[in-house]
Amino acid sequence: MDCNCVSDLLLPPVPALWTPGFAFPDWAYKPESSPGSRQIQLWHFILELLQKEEYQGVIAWQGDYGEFVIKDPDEVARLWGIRKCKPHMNYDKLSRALRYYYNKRILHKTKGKRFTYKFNFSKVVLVNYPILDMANSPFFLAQNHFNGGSTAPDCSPEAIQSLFPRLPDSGRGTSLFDRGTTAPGPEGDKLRLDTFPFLSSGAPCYSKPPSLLGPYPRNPPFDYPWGFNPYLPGAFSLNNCPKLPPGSLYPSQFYPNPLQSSLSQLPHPFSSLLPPGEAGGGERGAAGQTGGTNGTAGGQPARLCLPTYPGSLSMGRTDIGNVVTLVERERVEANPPGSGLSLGLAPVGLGAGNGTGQQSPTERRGGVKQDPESDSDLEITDLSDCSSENENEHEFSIGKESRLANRSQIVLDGKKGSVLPPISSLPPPVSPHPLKSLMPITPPPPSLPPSLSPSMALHERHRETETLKMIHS
DNA sequence: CGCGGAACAG
DNA sequence: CTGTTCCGCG
Repeated sequence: MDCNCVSDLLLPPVPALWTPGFAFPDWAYKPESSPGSRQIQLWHFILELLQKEEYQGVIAWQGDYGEFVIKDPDEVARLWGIRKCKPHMNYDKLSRALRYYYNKRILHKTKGKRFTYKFNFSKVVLVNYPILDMANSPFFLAQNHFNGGSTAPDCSPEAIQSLFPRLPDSGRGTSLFDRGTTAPGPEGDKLRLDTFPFLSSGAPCYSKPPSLLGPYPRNPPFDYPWGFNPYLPGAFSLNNCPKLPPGSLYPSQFYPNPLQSSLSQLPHPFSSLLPPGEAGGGERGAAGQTGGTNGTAGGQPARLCLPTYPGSLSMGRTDIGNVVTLVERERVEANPPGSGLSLGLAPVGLGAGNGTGQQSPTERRGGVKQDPESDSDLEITDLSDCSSENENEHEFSIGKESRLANRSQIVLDGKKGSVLPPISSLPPPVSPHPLKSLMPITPPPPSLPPSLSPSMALHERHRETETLKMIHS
């Protein structure tokens, strides 16, 4: 009462965002742990400000993907103070809180740039929207293998969907999923990342993918934001990428990817996921869009491929959505016995495990301390453990206290077993200009590679389904 | 400015 | 736990 703070509802400054309707998923606040406290966390707050154009003057995306600069520290602090009813908040304090995120690896500081921080999306796995069907996708099935062959993953579309944030622009209203109606089921609520409105960096390119919404069997109508990729704003705009295999997660031009090689070499499933052309050294580029392809050997962009998925590339940017998964556990220590999977990737960001299973990418202030900040911190996120929040929280603590990561793990609907591939680790984007990538929504290449065909077919299938439904009704 | 320890609060 | 508040250090 002393504090006039409007606790959760509208604060003048942050209008729409704070409306009741717009809520971050439960997990985003504090799952079970702190009773009653559903206070928004600082990073959410930051994300939200970032999302609102109104605040572009005080904080905005800038620089690399996921990187933002606090243009007006005092103001941001003030806003935060208001939000938290901490009238004496100031940037020094706020920044302290931000620093704690370093350990949690949610954020890191962009050295050399004042007031500039960067979300550490290394733990964020982005998947193309198509993958929504991942539940049925071979990819996931394959995943299971990795996981030890557990049962079907429950990466339900809805779960995934729920990962999406509300679209900033278009919908202006409420969150994509006002869950509540759609009861996700018992566990459905678990981890959902609904925020990450990244793209706001100027890309008003959100729109709802109309047709795609419906198709997913398990759920109600969802919206999928697209273009929303922390790492690559707009990168997903499907534009191009004729060369990408259906299902690729990342447009090659953006990711010169280190993983690439790893992927292609992956033993099972993954390798097979790569389209023949790709795996062997595809030729991408014909059109030249080389954008930044680094000449990395083999050159293949890396893309984390998902199994082919219907409609993946063929649709317009709007069709694509991305799933963001935040995984806290860096790789589960143990790779599933039979699976080579976890593995292949492992080396990529870290120093190839020295030790049994787990080394911190950051190699905590000890020996080689690699700079966490560097974009090169490609850590691989191993999603192979999609457990729900509690359950095994074996965390790997990297560091002094293992309290680092615990909750931020966001999984797709949780149940163990369900998982995304260790795809992750978003490699550093090649393009320095996120915005650039946004704008050009190049029309799809006239001729689609054969690899797309399948997806098209599937796409068609969807239509068919829809049509049938209509007819039915 | 930025960092991280420490004590403390809710 | 997630900050908040202080503080000394570089």
